Amino acid sequence: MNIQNILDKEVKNAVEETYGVKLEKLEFQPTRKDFEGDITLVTFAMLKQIKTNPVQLGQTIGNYLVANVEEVERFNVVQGFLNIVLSDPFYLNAFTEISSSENFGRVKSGENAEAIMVEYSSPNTNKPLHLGHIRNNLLGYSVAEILKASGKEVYKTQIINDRGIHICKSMLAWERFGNGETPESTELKGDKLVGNYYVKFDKVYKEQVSQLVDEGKTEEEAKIEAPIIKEAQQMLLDWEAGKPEVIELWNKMNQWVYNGFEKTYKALGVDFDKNYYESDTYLLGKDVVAQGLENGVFYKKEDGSVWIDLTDEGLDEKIVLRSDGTSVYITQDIGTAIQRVKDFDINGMVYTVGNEQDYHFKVLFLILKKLGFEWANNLFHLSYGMVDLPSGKMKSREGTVVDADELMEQMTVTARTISEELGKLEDYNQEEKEELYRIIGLGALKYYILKVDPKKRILFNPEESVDFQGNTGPFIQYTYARIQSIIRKAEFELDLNFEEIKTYQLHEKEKELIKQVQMYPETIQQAAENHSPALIANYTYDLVKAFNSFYQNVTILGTKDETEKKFRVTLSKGVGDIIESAFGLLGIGVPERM
RNA sequence: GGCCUCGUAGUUCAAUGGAUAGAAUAGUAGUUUCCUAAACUGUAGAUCCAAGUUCGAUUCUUGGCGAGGCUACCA
Repeated sequence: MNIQNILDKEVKNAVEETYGVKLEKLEFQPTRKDFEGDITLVTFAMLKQIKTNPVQLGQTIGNYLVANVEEVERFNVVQGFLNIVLSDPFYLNAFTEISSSENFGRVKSGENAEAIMVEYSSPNTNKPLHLGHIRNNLLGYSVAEILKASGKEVYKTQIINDRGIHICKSMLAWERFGNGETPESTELKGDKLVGNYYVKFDKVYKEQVSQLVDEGKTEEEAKIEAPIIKEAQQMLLDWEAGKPEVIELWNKMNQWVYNGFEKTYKALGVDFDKNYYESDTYLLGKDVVAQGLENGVFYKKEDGSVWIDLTDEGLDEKIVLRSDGTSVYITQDIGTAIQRVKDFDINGMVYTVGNEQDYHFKVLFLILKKLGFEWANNLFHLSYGMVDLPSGKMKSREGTVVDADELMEQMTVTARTISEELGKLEDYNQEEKEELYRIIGLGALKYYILKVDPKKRILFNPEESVDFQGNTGPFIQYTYARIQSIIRKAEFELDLNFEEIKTYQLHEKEKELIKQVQMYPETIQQAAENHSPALIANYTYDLVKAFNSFYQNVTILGTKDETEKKFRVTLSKGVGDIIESAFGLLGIGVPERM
């Protein structure tokens, strides 16, 4: 039973004994820094049921707690706030338990744990990954890890958009202008090579359009009549018909792209339990629509197209099958969702997709509910804001995208520059140094992106790049490295037990630290509920701030008192462990030195 | 037009109905005979506007203003 539960119970007892009133729910919060106290009871809300003034009420409850709860040392009342001071032994005991527990804060998924699938990344195979994908990947990966840590069973997946007109454009341009180039012959990553031909297609297409306009066509006519677009459309038809040469080319170029993606994913540190391919799933969902048509969930229009009417829910009518009987985007999403539940026996899904598709997912979830799937109530669209540049939106055709690989490389270079200036690692060999620069550079980038609430759009300025000082990844990594340095120097067993420290007098900074440490488990649960890595990032920052203040104000290894030394080193280690664990949830590594 | 997000220090982010709105950065003033100064300690600076609900509103409601997105038989 934790302290808040004890207080909750005792406050209710106090009120019932004194005023004869039964309270339902109490509101506790951490005491603000400017007041003395550890935990605060907000008493305003009780005044509706109890006829007295807030100060009187606070005094009464406070006195009762001091008399009846061992852990409560003293209290003070400010307006409607009862600030409760907890005793040192309470904190010492709590910390002893924490320091001896394995994987503190994380909950193991039990047998009846909820199983969730998290979808993220989901790229097109006609161009390389960019900054927008980085946000998507980091969010998806981190939310998956957080859900795991909160006690759920989690599967990570992506759906690869490997078919469609966009792929044909790259294929056609390569066939036409490629001269047999390959990733090997050009020493380009496969996704970059294919992306180049996508750009090439667009260039030629634009030339053809403007030529047709010169010849007197309207812009719209020209866009439809340009020979190269017609060829691309023909290629798509050939692909759907299974024409061998087209399929072969498609396989070859997609494989190039996958090899390229794999490198990017590896560098970024994300992974997947299973990949779904649109070429396998794009026909799924039609049977479901047929069934739904019988059940009256959908209806057919005169031209044969199938629709669902969502106007009662405040949405529009939405098409689910074309008049020629082929599926649309949402049809395959319906099918894929059902397929996944079959494949993995999951009871929920998280879709990491940009907020431009808010409407799509609203509709998708509603349709699945109407079709009567129980798990449809447990679907979540992890919707995030776009990453914009100072010049506006990133556009691959205009060459304003920030390439994922290049960005990661840049971050590593910046980390190297800073590290070399500081010159603390002369005894590291080249390989160790490079590994460290990568950890720091990526740490800066990942933290920069994840600390922001997913819903908000991010303005990314490549000129100013990402900070390495202040509220940043490297700041937290640096603190971790400091702690490791202390532990290396301590050279004794950190097997703390309560008996040897129970009369220890806590320094104010130590108490602050323990309070912060105690909040970790709850932070994980909150982050999981809200699907928000930002909560983990901000928590970690607060923890680290508290540690640095402690570190600067209190001597750890320099103290003569052995108990004191042991306690402080153990406390430092506890903080270090949480940093490592929390950063693990964000997909960020921590260095032994830096 | 309709619908959905978002408007907080110069800038980048916090605060999910609670106390005097927190940080970082940029500015400014300091701290290395001492455990890693990528740190620490001061200082100055902000809730888009207007009504409403509430003991209490950055947070909830309504109406403006501003930014972005969606509104395809594309995905």
